[in-house]
Amino acid sequence: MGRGKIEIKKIENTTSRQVTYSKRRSGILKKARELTVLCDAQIAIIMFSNTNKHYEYCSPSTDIKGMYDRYQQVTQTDLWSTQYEKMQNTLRQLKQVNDDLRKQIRQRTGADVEELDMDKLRDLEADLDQSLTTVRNRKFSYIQTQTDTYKKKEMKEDHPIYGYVDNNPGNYENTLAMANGGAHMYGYRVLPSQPNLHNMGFGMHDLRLA
Amino acid sequence: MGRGKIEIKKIENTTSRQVTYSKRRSGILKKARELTVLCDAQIAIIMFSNTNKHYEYCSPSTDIKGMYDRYQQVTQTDLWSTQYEKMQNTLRQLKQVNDDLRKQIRQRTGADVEELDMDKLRDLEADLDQSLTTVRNRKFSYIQTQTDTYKKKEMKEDHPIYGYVDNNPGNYENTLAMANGGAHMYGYRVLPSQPNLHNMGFGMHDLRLA
DNA sequence: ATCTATTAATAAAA
DNA sequence: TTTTTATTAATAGAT
Repeated sequence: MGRGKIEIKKIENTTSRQVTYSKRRSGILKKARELTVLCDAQIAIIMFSNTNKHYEYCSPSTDIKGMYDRYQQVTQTDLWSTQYEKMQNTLRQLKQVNDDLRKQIRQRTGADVEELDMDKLRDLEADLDQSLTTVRNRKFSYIQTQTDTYKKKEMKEDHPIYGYVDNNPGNYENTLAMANGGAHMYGYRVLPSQPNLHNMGFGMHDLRLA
Repeated sequence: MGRGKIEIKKIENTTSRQVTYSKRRSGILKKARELTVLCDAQIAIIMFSNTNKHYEYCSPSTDIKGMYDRYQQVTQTDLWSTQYEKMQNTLRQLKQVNDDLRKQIRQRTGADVEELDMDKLRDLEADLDQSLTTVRNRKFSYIQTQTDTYKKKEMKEDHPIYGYVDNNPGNYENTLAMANGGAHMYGYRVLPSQPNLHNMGFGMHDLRLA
């Protein structure tokens, strides 16, 4: 709206930048005044020019501080309510994950297997079979090692791979990752040659012989 | 700028008020964004509709709180500096008044009279003459009264007209009034029949005879 | 600051 | 709320 259209980007010429600032500033303040009256609204505007001068507008019957206080108030309640919703969602998710995990455990012990269809049953069977094999192999290799010769002291400690536990109670990312993965857990295969953390769910049996 | 011109007064129809609010609100926010970019300014806007919903705009690289803090800072500085300037002006004024008064006293005692031109000297002479007359009259009437007959107790107290002193130490208005009047003090005449406060400057002599 | 050709905002209606 | 469109308002560039 002028003798020509202008791009909305910083006006490099200092003089015309200041002229434009002055014109448009009063334009905005006028619009604010009009909106205040037309729609019975309250508006506070704070402006700093790039030369650090400041201008302000505030509807009658209040002031900048009043508006800011009010803003803070509603903002805080907004923040709190979204925070609250987030917490509720997280809680709901975690409960769901928990339930899924419990059911998985029950099924691995042979309970609730009536709910599974043939594919699931087959998968479960293969899983359990594989697990059994892994355990047996471990038992066997342990016996071998023990029988071979006298052991060094350090071999009496848990093997790191089997002893690892995530002791960080605040590991939120992991928990959410589990939550997201919960529905697809049957898709995981436990590879015998790479025992991993998925085994944690099955009781942490002491694999060592007496 | 619409199908017709409108008066800037509250839109009574709720629906069209809300439509207008919505349109003009986005209009203002757009203008603010444009001004931010075009002139490298920083703008914060807080709006509350009459239905208590709030909207805000803030230039990038800051936030409402930042803008408010900055606003507070410059505002306080402004307040403080105007306050400081006011105090300095008052001080300057009071010092000037003080100097004027001291000079007046000196001149009334005959010192510094070299600085006065003929008009001033004539005025001063008339003043002093009148004062002398007043004092003599008072002395005379006092003797008369004393001689006439025995006095009542209360006649031994200072006469109110000559004894009045403004004991209000916080009388700022008066001080400033004196400041404003300082330059014109030679314009005052002390009327013999109405001795007044201007006489205060000449030493508060005890007018009573021994 | 003032003037206008031009663009932008928007009132009313849908 | 959003779109459309006739009109008014804002303003870019010049003075």
